[in-house]
Amino acid sequence: MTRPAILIHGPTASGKTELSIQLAQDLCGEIVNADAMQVYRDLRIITARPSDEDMARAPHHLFGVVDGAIRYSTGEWRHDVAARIQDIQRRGRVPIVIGGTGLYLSALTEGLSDMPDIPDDARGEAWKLVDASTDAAHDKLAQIDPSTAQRLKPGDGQRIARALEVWFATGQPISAFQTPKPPDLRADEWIGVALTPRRSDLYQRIDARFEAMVESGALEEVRALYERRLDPSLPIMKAHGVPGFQAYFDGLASLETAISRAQRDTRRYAKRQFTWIANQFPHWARIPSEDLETRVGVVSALFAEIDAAMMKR
RNA sequence: GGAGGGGUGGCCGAGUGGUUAAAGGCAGCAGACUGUAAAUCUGCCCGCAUUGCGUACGCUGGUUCGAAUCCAGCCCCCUCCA
Repeated sequence: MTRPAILIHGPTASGKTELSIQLAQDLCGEIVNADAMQVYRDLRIITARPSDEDMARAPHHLFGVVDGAIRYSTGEWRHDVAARIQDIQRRGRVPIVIGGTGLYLSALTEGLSDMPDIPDDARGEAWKLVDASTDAAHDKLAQIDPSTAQRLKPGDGQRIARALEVWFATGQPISAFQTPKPPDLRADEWIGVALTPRRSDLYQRIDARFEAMVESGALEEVRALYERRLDPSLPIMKAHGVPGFQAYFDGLASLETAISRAQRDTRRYAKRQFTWIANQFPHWARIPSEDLETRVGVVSALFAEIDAAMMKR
């Protein structure tokens, strides 16, 4: 008997972890991570990954399972998460996919095109062009893939590099690969819920939380990562707090500066998450309340409805 | 009391006669988003309105075709010497 999946999105520091555990306990669920940074082993504190005590309260998947030296990606996550969901459902339990990475959740619900693997030299070649001049790289892209070039802003180095690396790796434009792909989740077998707390409250919580992270060892955690001397272009090196602390370790910034930078980055990130929810997940249920009981109640009710519908089939 | 320095848009901070509603940053708002996504990028950000108008650089006057920028007086702040 397959149970529906619960997908939960919410800005950072909105209380997703606690909610997921409560739901898992109430609904015989298992929690699956949909956060691009919480997959990395190296950073626990600074990514607000569930603690050992949290993880002991319910089964958790895809948290802290990837080494920081790995360039994990949306595609890999999509692949991994599909396998986890299947496995959880096969055991008759409820997958609770929760995290703040909107793109991950979208990949799951809307599908993600199959893309070729990109060898390092193709990536390097693409970035060499972009680093030299994003405008020139954009012009180059316009020649090989006009439709993609038109879609992309000339300043958007990252996406231009992405399109170019596919070209260098395969000799084909990225648009040739970006064909619709059926999602891993059937449209009628999941519910989507978004946490939408008041922004001003959230911002305050973000600032306070980062201070608390520093007090519980964020500095030491990031220093250990810093000492690995990993490639700075690796995703993990972009986690909020890492760039600032590195500057601090290098003597280029004060600790105060590093902290406010991390808080600022996190606030701006939360803002983008709100935008994602508002425009990419227009049909997801919204829960403005910050009360745990209320949240659990709303999700449980939505879940019960679709669970019953699936039961009938 | 004496000698200097300074008062710029929510904040910080450029700007020293016109091309300045005034660089840049911060804060804020809005948006985009198919493998770096806690990333990357775009727009708005004095008010009102359709390329326009109004009001703006401590205050009050003055010089000038024209001033945030020059002059005078006044108010306030900072540093140093008494």
